[in-house]
Amino acid sequence: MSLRLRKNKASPPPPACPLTECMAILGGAWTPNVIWYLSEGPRRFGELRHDIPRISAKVLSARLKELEGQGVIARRVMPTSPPSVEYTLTELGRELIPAINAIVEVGSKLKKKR
Amino acid sequence: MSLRLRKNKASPPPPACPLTECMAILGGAWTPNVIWYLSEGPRRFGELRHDIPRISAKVLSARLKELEGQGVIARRVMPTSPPSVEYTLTELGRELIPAINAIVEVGSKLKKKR
DNA sequence: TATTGTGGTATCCAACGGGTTACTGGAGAT
DNA sequence: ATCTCCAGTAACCCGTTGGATACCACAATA
Repeated sequence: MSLRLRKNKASPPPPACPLTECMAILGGAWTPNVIWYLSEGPRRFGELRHDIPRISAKVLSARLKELEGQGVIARRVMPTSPPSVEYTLTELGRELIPAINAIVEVGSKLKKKR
Repeated sequence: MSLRLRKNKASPPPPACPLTECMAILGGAWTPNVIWYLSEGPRRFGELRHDIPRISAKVLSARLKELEGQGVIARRVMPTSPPSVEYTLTELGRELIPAINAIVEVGSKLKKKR
């Protein structure tokens, strides 16, 4: 009697995973937080810094540029003095919200059971 | 006329963000991929390596240990020779699937529009 | 006149994380 | 007798990332 395992031809790998693409967007540090805080409306650079106290200006700046480049957020300079800059989720960016919410929901569940 | 911007007391920051907790689970490299491939049924170490060709044994091993520690997956050694190990999503882990799916869906949308 | 607030940039640095390679042990297959 | 397969582990290397700090111009305010 062979104890060796079947070569498992019956379970082919699932279809290729599109997750890598998406995680390239959400992967950077603080990225989900930024999107989360923008999900309730436009927000300025300084406000975001205040929302996410432990983020550094450098990283926030980097994240915002990346997200802008990906079309997820829009940057608008206001003609004030000193100039202030407002960031908004684009329509594209707003499509991320359900995903973020799903993550949040699971997160709280996991937290409860721990 | 003051050009200075209001101190924006009208827009308090949104409630604290639970995302950090969740991203601690999904954050590691390849983690979403592992969960994704386990979402269709139990899978062995070598099969996962094959599913995710560019993952190294070291990282796969690390991810599986972490996820097991978080109660997201279960590890079962089969009494075969050579011994084979089967990984399964726990009930808790299965709760992650909607979130993963949401991410995948958004990912393909973003991909299309690029 | 000095200070504050704004939205950043430049520079340096330490740490973490992932990649690579080599290795294991024991039973089956050849 | 030797080779293969499985599921890892150990040791080392290296690049990226993020953190900390300092700094900028400019207008308004005190």
